[in-house]
Amino acid sequence: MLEDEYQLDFFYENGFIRKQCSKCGKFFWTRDLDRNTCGDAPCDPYSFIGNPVFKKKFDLAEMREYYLSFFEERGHTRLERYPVVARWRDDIYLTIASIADFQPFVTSGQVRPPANPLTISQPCIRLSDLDAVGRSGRHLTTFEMMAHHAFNKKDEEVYWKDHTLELCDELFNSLGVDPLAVTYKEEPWAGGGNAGPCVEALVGGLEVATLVFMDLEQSKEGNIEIKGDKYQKMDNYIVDTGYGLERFVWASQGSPTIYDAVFPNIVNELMELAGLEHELDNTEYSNILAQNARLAGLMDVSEKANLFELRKQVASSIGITVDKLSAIMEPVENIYAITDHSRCLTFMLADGIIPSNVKAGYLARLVLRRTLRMMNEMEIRIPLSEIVEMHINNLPEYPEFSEKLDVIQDILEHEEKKFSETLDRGRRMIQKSAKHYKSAGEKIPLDTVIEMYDSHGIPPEISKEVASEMGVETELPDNFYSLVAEGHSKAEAKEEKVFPYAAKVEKLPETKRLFYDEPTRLEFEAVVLDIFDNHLVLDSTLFYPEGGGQPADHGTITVYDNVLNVIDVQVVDGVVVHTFDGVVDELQLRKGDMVVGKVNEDRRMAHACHHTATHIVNDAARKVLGDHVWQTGAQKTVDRARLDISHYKRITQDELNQMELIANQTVMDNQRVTAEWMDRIDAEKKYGFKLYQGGVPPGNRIRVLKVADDVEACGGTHCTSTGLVGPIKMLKTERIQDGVERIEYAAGLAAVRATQEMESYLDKSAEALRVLPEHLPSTIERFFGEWKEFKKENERLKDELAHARVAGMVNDARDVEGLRVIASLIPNADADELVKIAGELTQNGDVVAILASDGESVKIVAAAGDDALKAGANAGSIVREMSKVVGGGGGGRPNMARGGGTDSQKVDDSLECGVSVLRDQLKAV
RNA sequence: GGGCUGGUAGAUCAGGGGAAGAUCGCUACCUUGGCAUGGUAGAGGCCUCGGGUUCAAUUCCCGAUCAGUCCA
Repeated sequence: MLEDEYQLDFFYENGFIRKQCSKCGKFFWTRDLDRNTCGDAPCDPYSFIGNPVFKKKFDLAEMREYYLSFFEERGHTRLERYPVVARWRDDIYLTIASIADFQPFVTSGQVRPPANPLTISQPCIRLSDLDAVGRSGRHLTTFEMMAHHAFNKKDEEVYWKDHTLELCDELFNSLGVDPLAVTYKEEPWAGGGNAGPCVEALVGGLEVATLVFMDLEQSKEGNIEIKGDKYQKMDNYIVDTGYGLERFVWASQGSPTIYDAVFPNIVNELMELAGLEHELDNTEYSNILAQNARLAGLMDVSEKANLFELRKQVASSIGITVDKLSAIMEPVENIYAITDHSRCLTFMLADGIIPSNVKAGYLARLVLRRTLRMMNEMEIRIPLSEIVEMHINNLPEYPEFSEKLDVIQDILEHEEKKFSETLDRGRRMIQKSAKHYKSAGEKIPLDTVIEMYDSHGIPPEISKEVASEMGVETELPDNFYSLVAEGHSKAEAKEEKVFPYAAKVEKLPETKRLFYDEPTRLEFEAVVLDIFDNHLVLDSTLFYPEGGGQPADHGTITVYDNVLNVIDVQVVDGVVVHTFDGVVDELQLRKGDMVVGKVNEDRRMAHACHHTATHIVNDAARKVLGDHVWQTGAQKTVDRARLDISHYKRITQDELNQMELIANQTVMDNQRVTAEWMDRIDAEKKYGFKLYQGGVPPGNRIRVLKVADDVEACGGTHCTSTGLVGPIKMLKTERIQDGVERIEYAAGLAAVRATQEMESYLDKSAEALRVLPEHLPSTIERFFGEWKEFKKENERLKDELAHARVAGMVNDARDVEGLRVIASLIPNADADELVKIAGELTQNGDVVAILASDGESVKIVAAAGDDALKAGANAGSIVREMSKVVGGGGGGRPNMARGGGTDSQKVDDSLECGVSVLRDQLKAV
């Protein structure tokens, strides 16, 4: 980045000089002529601990309010915070910075900003430094990024670098910061496809603000290179600042850690619950924490080796042993982390994240389970929801939290139960495996521990703990988690479908879409703009291209007397491309031809019904299940539709019935369905992000569709009133992921057909049982009970029969080498009967039973009594040889074997073969 | 979106191509004045469902479904 970027009038006019840091070599601006270091860690250690840098102490609410009104007074519009789930983005799950609120459409210039300039305090969640939270004294998973933003255009500048620096400096002055203690470090910034010069504001060794001047965008043709990527100047350029609310509060208080500044009451309460003393008045104790935070500020403590290094340094600087220090620090660090994590969960759950095994929900579960583990370790035996409730009470600035308390409690309770079940299950598995390795005198191998974690969610520490309780060691290297990752096969790069005519389409104008203005018209005339193979582009069309979970329209396009079938319609960069079922030659269709298009009415109507029904069902789901319900996907076809929603439990049949009633009530209310093109920002203000249930459409203006109480941004075709949807029939629910339920239903004629189909199942079943459909449940129950009884009865009878037969058969035995051998055909017996008979026969130790039965296939059973076994008889090989004779196979144990074949003509041969095999066996001994 | 694991008695789980098992719980009886306990006997299984391979599938293969779990 060019040095010129930082040569600001502001610096020169306010007595700053540019210096190069003697430690890191970076350039910075300061008023202090004697300063040689940049002011950032690790070049400068924290100097504010025990020595606050502001003239007054602030808590979170006070600081936030001070900041926002400061900028409000200086011409900025105050904005309400955005959710911590970035629902308006499809590239990130969580809001990670204030500027994320305005990406991608405002920053790209496509959409005008909600206010300009503006100020906001945006709660953000970053889980990248999870391991450092609690240990470093400064890391948080959740923080508020206070910011002022100005969106400039080439000919329309609000303000740029000088004024930004001026505002920042003025803010510090108003807070009573010593002007000599402030440094502004030059630090080029890049991220998320944008880049620009940036200035970090440092006070007392702490980075409290980052002032980014975003004026570059990534581009292959760019002439500026940063970190290996090429960038070029943008027409619009943005002031993107970030002031860490929590860091301001910390700096104002000078407490040993950020946690003691931000939520001291909750830290104290948890300390008490864990039976710990947390006396920050005690100089020795608070010194340890302060020293730890100071030194931790200089390194990355998420790695185990670094943490150990930190412990060593802190211990030696204070003069105690590492062990003693660890014994003091570890519990405190856990309490800090629990406090932080539970605040993170408060934001996540209140903003509607449902814990799950995928996506943002997985992140919530990750944090949740970490917290539960640490609570368990600290023996804090209260429900997690109570800690979350403390946060909610502690954050009255967020009244929306207490409204959600009930649902949050329910979710947490549910999750806690699940986790403890997982752990119980895991303990049993490890105990079993430990037993196995104990008897073998081995350690539990790494593979097993990895599988425990990867497939069963058992943290390696717990595996180790449980195993050691049983006196078995565990193989557990430090790089455990990277070994887990290694085991995962490399993700195969999915091939993106590239539209082969993209280059040609690019040159064509956007197609006029007539179906929005005239939703009921199905015939139109249009002019051919281009044709490639079997694809056609017109100047305007009534054909709906696939999108928003609604499949493409089908139909015909007629030119002169030629009728062409449209089998697919897609939109590529605003250009609608119609696809025919075959290649079209020039004789049939040429550029400039006038054509008549006709949309298949049945298909379109079925789609429209299902699309409108989807909005109705979504609304019904929210009414029945709660406000946490969000659409996560939807798909419509001609005969049914499905809607995926976030919900933390399975939907019960009862709930589904209620939803069905509400949905049909909405239909019968027969309200008009309205669509209105609105300014994006106005729509967001009016309806909130609930608009984006079905995804985020691009552009400055969005189509806001109202179906009864449901309002969404939607580009699909719909019925003009809810009554036209017709009946809505719920078909089934499915849990496609943890925390995501899929509801399937049919609407209109499809619903009638689906109902008829269901009825036909009932009718056929009832007919088969010769009862009325309403008697089916009781009849089936009776039948099933009887069937079980008959089965048992049958079993008993076979036993008896076998017993009865045996008496006679023993008398018929022939003598083979001194053993009694019974070789006989028992007609119509199944394999089980033969086994029972053979079993009975061989109660006599000197008996060998060789039995066969014929039927559709030949069954063979041989068994040998104890004495016969000793004499060398082997039923297994007898059956094997016999089975070959009848064209099959068989086997078993020496005392009992079974087999069979297909050739029933040779049953007698087979029996003879069995006897002779036995004879050979006995002779061989 | 990708990967892994599992579904067997009321519960927890073994087993594994050739006669469905253990432990706890349940019922009855014995021991006791009664209970805990200890005996003895017994009930309780579409081995998740649908296909396929096989003489034979609870077991192997494919699919569905339910559940658990890791990662992006």
